[in-house]
Amino acid sequence: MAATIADVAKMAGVGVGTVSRVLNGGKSVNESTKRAVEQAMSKLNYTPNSMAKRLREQRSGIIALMIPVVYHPFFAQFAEYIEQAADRHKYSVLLVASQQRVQKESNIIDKIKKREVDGAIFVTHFVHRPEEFCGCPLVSVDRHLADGIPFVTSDNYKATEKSVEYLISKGCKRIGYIGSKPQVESEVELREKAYRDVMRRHGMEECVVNDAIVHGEEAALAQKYLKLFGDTDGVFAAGYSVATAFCAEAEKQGKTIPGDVQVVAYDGMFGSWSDSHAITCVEQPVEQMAYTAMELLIKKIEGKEVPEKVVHESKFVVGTTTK
Amino acid sequence: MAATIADVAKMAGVGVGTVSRVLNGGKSVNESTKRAVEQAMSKLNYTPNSMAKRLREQRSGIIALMIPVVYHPFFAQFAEYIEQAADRHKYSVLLVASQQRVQKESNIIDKIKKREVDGAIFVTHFVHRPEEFCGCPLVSVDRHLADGIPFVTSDNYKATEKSVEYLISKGCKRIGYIGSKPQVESEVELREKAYRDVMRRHGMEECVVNDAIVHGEEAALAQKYLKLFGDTDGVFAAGYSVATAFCAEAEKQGKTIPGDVQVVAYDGMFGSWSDSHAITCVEQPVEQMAYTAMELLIKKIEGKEVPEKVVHESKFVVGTTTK
DNA sequence: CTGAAAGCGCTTACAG
DNA sequence: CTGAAAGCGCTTACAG
Repeated sequence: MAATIADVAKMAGVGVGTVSRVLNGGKSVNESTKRAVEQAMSKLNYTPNSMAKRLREQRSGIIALMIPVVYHPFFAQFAEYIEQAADRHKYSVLLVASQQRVQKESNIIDKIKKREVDGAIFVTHFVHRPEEFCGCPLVSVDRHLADGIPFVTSDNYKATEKSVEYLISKGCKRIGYIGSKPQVESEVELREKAYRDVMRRHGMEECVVNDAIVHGEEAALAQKYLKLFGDTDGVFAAGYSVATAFCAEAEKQGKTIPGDVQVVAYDGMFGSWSDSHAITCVEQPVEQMAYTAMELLIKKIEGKEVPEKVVHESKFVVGTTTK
Repeated sequence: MAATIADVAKMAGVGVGTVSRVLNGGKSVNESTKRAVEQAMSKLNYTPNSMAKRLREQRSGIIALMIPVVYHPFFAQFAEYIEQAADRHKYSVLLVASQQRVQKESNIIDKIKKREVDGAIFVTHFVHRPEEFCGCPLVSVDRHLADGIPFVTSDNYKATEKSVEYLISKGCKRIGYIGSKPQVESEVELREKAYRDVMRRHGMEECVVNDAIVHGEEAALAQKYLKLFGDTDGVFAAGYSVATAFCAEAEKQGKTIPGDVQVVAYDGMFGSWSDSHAITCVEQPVEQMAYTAMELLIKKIEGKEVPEKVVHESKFVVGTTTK
């Protein structure tokens, strides 16, 4: 079996405490003892056992990342940055994809209670009873989950406002909104609100299709929109999947973009992920959001005070779907 | 602090061993004792501590998944399925994205030695010294890493052969190969070999651009190909990124697809991820590969015998980039 | 600087 | 069926 700290101690002729001390920095250890211990360690090919260390220190050094799915540009990118941020802070990340099953989301809370992970970052679309989270170190994205659980988000309202104003400045006379409505209270709702406010301000009719759909129903949503508002010459699509579906569906029906209809999307096509023509879009500050989420979580884990909400500014990127 | 098994035992008026027994199935425990224990557990809001359990049982219940990047269709999809497979087998998955840094790949081996994880699935492009892996439970994808480390792959040779033959059957007279050459021995090399064999068999010239590039250099690679072999009327693109880049670059240069040049890709566009026109492609059996990888790994962890190599058949999907 | 001991929270033979 | 004890492999006061 693998060598333990006791084996090392015996071979070096010292106590286990001393071995532990050289393991953890080697401060207040005599140079020659240190050398002897190190020699024994390498001779025995010793590797300290994390499970023991963690049990003793009462921390796992792992955080959980819960996302609905991995196979989605936003979540994949978010996961990528979370992993990097965690790495920088000496944490590992446990990946959980809920596949839209509420049960799996609750499992994470269990993992925290069982001390399998020290905390979790929650990107979720489900309703949970606030009591369920009872004091667990948690951070959320785009959503206020419960009191005491901070969340990070992008400037949904302002970015949408800007997008719609942009369509107007590009000559659109009739502008619609297509989105997949979140099933829970979420910052994402501000997108619709911003759109409606701009319409009102300009005395333009509000053309909204914003249904609560699940992944996979985007094409049907786009069809519904086109049936109702096929005459719009500008469209704000409130998310990646919906934007993709809308463009495909519109072109299928013989419309040209941006000739017949100009499109601005929240989330765009995430750069090189796709080969699509570049959609004019609001690019979420995914990297910053991830880094902040990680920092907030660590503060929560360490019992420090954190703000309830952090908003990061997104970027407006002009592509080829507007004139 | 959180209640421990000792607290429960005291409250229920039994020994900790008994509590442990009801925790683990409740077999050979008297019904009434069991009830008493369960009552105490719920009254104390008791949750067993995984770290202690694991230290005692000498298993972490976690496997690591190492991929170059998350933000890539193949890897994201693979991660998704690995997570599902792990879940089914009662394992959690630790996500590590190497970002092409060899150091981070080695870190995983450390984590195994430190018993932070029970094993790992390695999707990697780097060379490692075989000794480094010394007996660790490992499974690899598309690559023979070292003796005793099984790997899963798709039928690279056959699928490529079929693709190139398909181009020929569709009237292509001059067919090229564009790919990003793996920097290590890998099954992926069979793609080039298959292409060359078919060319030879048909007495056609071999037009190959297959350089060892890193992510991000695909466009330059495509440009190089077009400069050298702009006259080809058929192209086999040996991977997702390269195919994407080639199509974009070809269209930029005024070529039509499939009019001027027909394209078949290894990996296609991964269904709904992108809004691209459907590329004719070899679809890797990602789900099966992931499931098999997980099963092989579990067997390795349990010390069972496993095959050195498992090949899964891929699917040929006709899209709009061929006639 | 260093050793012996206690303890992190479990599980598992071992007796009874 | 059940309790007391040993032990998983560490770290951390506590003495010296």
